[in-house]
Amino acid sequence: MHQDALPLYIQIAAELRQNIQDAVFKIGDRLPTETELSERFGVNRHTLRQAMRILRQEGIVGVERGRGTFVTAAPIVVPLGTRVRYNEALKAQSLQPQWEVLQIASIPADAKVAQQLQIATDVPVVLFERLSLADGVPISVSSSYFPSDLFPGLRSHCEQYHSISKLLREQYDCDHIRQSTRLSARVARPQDARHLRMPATSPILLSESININQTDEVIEYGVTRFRGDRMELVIANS
Amino acid sequence: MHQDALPLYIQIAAELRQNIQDAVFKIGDRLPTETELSERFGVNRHTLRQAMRILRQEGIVGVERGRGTFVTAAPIVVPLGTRVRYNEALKAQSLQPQWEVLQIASIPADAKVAQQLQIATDVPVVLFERLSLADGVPISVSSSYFPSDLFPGLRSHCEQYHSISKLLREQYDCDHIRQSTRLSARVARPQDARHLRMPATSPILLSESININQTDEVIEYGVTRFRGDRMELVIANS
DNA sequence: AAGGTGTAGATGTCTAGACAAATATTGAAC
DNA sequence: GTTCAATATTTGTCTAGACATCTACACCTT
Repeated sequence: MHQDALPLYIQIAAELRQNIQDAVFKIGDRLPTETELSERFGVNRHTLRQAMRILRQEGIVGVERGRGTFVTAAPIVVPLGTRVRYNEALKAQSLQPQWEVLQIASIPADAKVAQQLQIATDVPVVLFERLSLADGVPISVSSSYFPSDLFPGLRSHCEQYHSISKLLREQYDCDHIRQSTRLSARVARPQDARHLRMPATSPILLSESININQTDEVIEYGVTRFRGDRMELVIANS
Repeated sequence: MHQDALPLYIQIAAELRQNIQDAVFKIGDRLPTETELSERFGVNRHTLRQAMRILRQEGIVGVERGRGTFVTAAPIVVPLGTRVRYNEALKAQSLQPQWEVLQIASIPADAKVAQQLQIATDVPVVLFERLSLADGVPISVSSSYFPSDLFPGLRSHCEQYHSISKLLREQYDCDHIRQSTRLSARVARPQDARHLRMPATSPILLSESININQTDEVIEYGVTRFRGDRMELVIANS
């Protein structure tokens, strides 16, 4: 047996990946159909789909039912540090930031949220969930938890603003900075995949963050799920 | 049709995920076999495997051919900032850091490496590739590029040390800090999956970093692929 | 008690078919 | 030229079988 003979589906994925890296297929190009590719490689369509599954999980291609398989675009860069400003980062890359509100609710803090916000369990917090888009393309799903007593009337304000920073500054004279960020990678949950319009098992860059105000009070605990393939988070230390 | 009826394989994955979160299965437990589970859910074994594929990509379970499917362990936390010290982070969690050298070579810098190191293309650099382990478990594959002229004899030193920081300090009187880190998520490449002993399509936390010395010279360009499911990178700003 | 071997068990790969669901295309009617 | 319906195209889901490959275990021999 050859040294480390790989399964067919992995070899096919490697060849297609190389084709894309060599610009045989360019960003936006539609790849040949599954039927065409399985004939070209002389394999069963299921084996070819197994290979394509790898490439879509790598974020190299996007697959759309009924339409085809397309080579996907470069990642969006977001600097992380003490001041994380997504809207500014997007604008810096000529992208139009938008959000769609998914949910605004007043809920009692569960143990995890309470711990992160340094409040007692069951104290009311405002949960603000939203889908963030860049030029109409979904890039993240965020859940932010704010202590209700620090921000009276926050729920109604959330619907009128499109920037957390601006809202807090204008309505509560509150500036905030990032105290900490925890990052890991996961496979997307089904509901996130739906919101982010990505395959059910794509990689998610999971960020848990703590923001504090000028007097070092924890004012926001945030959980953001980025399309792991479309985003690049940068930590520039100075 | 029911609102958002999900495919069977996604429903099954959700149920198993919930079982694990509810500690029906605990870390280290072996799950029932594929055959048992497919019978329990009344589906084809391939459909069940599709569900299991999701869970393994989420890092919730690890699958081992011939042995079974096991519930996996908690992530390893590594702080990012100006001083990234993996060995210290592992020791802080009572884990024994080790590495296995994969490759040490003197190579001409390609365009990307040259750009990152701020040297001319084709200038010789030392490439040092290694697999990092914690208590014998692989956690990352790293490629570090060092300008050869700054570190004469680096290749032979690499084989004698098990800490980059210690090597640079003791052999070259060089202290270094992290200038920047870029993070994104990918699906593992086949060779990384092999080294990291993880499934071929697991999520990788990809880190590209620049380290500088006391006089702000770029001394290392590093590309590290972490097991995205086993790691949690934390940015604590101060 | 230790080592070797064969078998059983468990996952992995590949093939194949059928049908569903989403989108694209085409042609007819206005 | 536009609209709409029908059809074709393309990917998604589920089923099914066969065989490969790896590990665990039981049993036999020394």
